[in-house]
Amino acid sequence: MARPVKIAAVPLRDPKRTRERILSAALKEFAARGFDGARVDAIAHRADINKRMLYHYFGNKEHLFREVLRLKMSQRQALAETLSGDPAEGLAFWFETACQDTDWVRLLEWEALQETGKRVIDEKSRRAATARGLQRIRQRQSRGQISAELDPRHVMLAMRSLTMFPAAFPQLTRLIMGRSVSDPRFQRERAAFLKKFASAFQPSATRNSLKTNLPVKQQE
Amino acid sequence: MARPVKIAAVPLRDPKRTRERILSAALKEFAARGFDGARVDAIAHRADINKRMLYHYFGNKEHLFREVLRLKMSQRQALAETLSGDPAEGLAFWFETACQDTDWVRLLEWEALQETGKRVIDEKSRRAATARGLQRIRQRQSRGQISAELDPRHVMLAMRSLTMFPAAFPQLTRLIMGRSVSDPRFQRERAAFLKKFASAFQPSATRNSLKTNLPVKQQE
DNA sequence: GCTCCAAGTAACTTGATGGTTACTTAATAG
DNA sequence: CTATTAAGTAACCATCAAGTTACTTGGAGC
Repeated sequence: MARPVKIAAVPLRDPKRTRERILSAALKEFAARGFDGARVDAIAHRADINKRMLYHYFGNKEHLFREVLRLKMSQRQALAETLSGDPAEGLAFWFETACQDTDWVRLLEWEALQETGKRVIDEKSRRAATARGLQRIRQRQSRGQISAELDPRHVMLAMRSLTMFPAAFPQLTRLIMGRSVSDPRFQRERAAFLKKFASAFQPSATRNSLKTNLPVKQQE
Repeated sequence: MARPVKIAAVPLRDPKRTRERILSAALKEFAARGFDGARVDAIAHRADINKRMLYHYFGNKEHLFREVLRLKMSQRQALAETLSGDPAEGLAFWFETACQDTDWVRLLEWEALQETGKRVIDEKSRRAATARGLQRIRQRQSRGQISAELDPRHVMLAMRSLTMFPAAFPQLTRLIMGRSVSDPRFQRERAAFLKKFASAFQPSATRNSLKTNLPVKQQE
């Protein structure tokens, strides 16, 4: 009672929270339906706010979309920075992350389809993040974890391809594997495959010696 | 003059041609904007026909979309059957094909984003085509071109990933490579990388011996 | 030639959707 | 306590796009 508490028990108005509600609802809606497919009314409904507030906070649909992208970007970049380690673990890890965070993969996919060849949202910071990623690959090359013969950019592109593709093309994955991408059995199997397959990035000298899990039982 | 030619110099009505015009226009529009983004008016305009005809031939937008998908499917399947050879060439070939036929990649991408987890369009024949593809991989395994240790399904998924990803995510490719996917220099470079990288699929015995192009100058 | 139907046209309807207007009300600073 | 302004609401509007209506016309078969 003595403290000058500013916040009422349950404040009727909470701009910060409202903003967040809108963003989170918009993320889901945009990830699910893309920019054109997303309905402003649906976002408002999901967020349980009046549609007018959406325009109050974000101006229009496009601005909201950019804000959603920007937010997700920064979250993912933060995640990316924390990770290190050898490609064998890294491949499996990023694959699992992609399977978990399908919203992210789908946003990138929508972005890809909107692509005009011009600058992309948040281009500057994404360039920087990519550069840091390439630098980490070079480090691993100098440590002998990744073959120095390979162009780091191509290595990165190959890794992204291998980790994101199943989440990005669930229907093709299902046709090929006979299992849904979300099926844990598929995810385990695939993670195991990627760990094996990661040896492709290793220098030829260390390649076979590191394959502790496979006793080269090639026959028949 | 003597011949009972049925076709006038330029027949004013040509149902077959009209149908084809609509389909080809629809392919472009759907590939460019997706189902929701595509405008029936735009398709009609591209095809230079009256919008009403589109409904005459295809019933509605969704049916038209299915027809477009079905057509492209069968064309691609025909192409897929013709190809054989070792993975080194195959990877590069399919990568180049994906870069050329971006409409195809984009259609698959739109399909992926619409995906409900249920049956996909033309599922039956696509299953069959996939099965044939897997069979070809097993053949190559028995010939020693692909490691017999690897699960054919995972091999196929990895190959699809590596070949389709750049065309599917041009913006990420540009961020990583610093070049547009359509840039011939990128395509050449990438094809070369994939040829090298294809050794990852080969049995460990033959792996290094086949790398004729790289004298293993690993240093610094 | 004439008949009939598929092929074709122009103009319209209907519903959805992004965005706005005009208003009310909670919270905060002075 | 009160003035001010940000937060919030309900109802509305303009536009656009899918799909229709109601009509005309070319041409193959008789």
